[in-house]
Amino acid sequence: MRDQILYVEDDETLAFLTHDALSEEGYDVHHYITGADALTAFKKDTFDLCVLDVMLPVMDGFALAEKLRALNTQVPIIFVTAKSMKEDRIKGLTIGADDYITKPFSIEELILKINIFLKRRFIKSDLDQIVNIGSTSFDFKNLTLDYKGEVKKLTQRQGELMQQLYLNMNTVVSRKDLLERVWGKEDYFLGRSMDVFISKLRKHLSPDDSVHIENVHGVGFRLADK
Amino acid sequence: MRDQILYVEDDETLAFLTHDALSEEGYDVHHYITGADALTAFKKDTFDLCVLDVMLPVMDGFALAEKLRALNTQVPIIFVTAKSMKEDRIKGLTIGADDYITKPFSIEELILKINIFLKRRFIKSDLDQIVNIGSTSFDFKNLTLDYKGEVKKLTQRQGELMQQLYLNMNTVVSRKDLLERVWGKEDYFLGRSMDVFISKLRKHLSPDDSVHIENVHGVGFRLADK
DNA sequence: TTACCTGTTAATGCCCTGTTAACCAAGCAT
DNA sequence: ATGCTTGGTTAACAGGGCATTAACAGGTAA
Repeated sequence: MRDQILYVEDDETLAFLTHDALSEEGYDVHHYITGADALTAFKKDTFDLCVLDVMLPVMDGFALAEKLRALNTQVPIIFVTAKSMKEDRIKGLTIGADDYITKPFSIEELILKINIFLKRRFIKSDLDQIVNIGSTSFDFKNLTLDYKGEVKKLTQRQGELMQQLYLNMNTVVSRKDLLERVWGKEDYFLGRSMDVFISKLRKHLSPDDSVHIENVHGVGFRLADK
Repeated sequence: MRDQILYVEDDETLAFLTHDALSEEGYDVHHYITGADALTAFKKDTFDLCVLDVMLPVMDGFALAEKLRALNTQVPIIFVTAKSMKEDRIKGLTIGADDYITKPFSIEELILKINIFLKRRFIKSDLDQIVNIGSTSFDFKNLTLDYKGEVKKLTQRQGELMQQLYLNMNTVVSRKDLLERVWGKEDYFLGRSMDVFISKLRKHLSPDDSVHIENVHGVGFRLADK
């Protein structure tokens, strides 16, 4: 399986050259002109690394990166920027980007940077991601919920569903979005299946009355704390 | 234990400022003026990350990095360079440096870069040591397990698998990762083979009920103690 | 009321896992 | 060579976990 790279660049000439060179190098490059298109693709598929131009019309690279980070805190992001002012660089890094490269850049250099991150990718899996939901802590990597020392094990699916709800804490997520993100597609039976999972998660969370999963009739669910 | 940073810089004013800021940030900074001194220190102690100025008298940063890499292939190296020519940057990266920062840089930016690498580092220090897993001690140089004086000999593969589990103590490691790290590749039969090895390790660990290997269905295994 | 939508429990069956044992290849001694 | 030992792989089977599906009860909005 070749590494999947999300590449966002509005300069078509540059994009063509880069796309070509990276494909040559053995990557599957998915190029998008706008941040919106890239975001849609990112929600649908999974990528190993993102290369984002900062100067984009409508949604710039920074704004896009923030949205990508909200969906996935792990994927490495490399910014391409024409500006060399340090403010920009710092802004990029604090959002959670992992590196940047300034235009004009050599393809060779970009490839080196990409390789660095893909090579170290496995290391990242060591970061245990533990977050708080109400008074319960949720360890996504280990698939556990811990409420006052009482640890419950989640299954893979339960964990994924929980993560999607967590990523949209206190906001409604539509059934459609949940199904697409967790199951990859949508149909009647999967919808019923999801209801079963929601039921199981509620049961797991029930000891902690500072958090609950609400239903919004005809729309979807919301994980809410107080 | 604070992170140990090897910092090589011949400009004493800059070095003072940087040293100060990094100490403030919570790192133990070991500053050396020359590459030779730094190399001597590197051979003696262990560091979590290196920050090397490229322009040094006698042995420059690149030459130093090559020597450091020869001693340790893991430690992240960040170059500080006044040159902005791409040749330099590329040269640094190919030697095995992980990033670079160009002078003049903001301390803030350097700290961000350092944090990125330290956060994702793989703690594989003390590889030739005896470690404790529950009440059992595991010597992964001699491939032995010792529970209350009762010594068991492990085979090479058993030892490697155990080591991978140990390095991820109390966290789930996916079947895929285990296979790639221990067997180098992944297929159905190797997967079954691994199950056989897990079974053997469990048997070896069975006298010690303070430690056990858990399965996480459809995901992988976790070596857990209590 | 009617027509959905949701919550929950229980049954089904697939596929993942645990374990034992047979198999095979390599090294070594006889 | 022959047989023995050691250690990894493959086969086979038993058991269990878990997603799905079904079924039904209850809820919600026209």
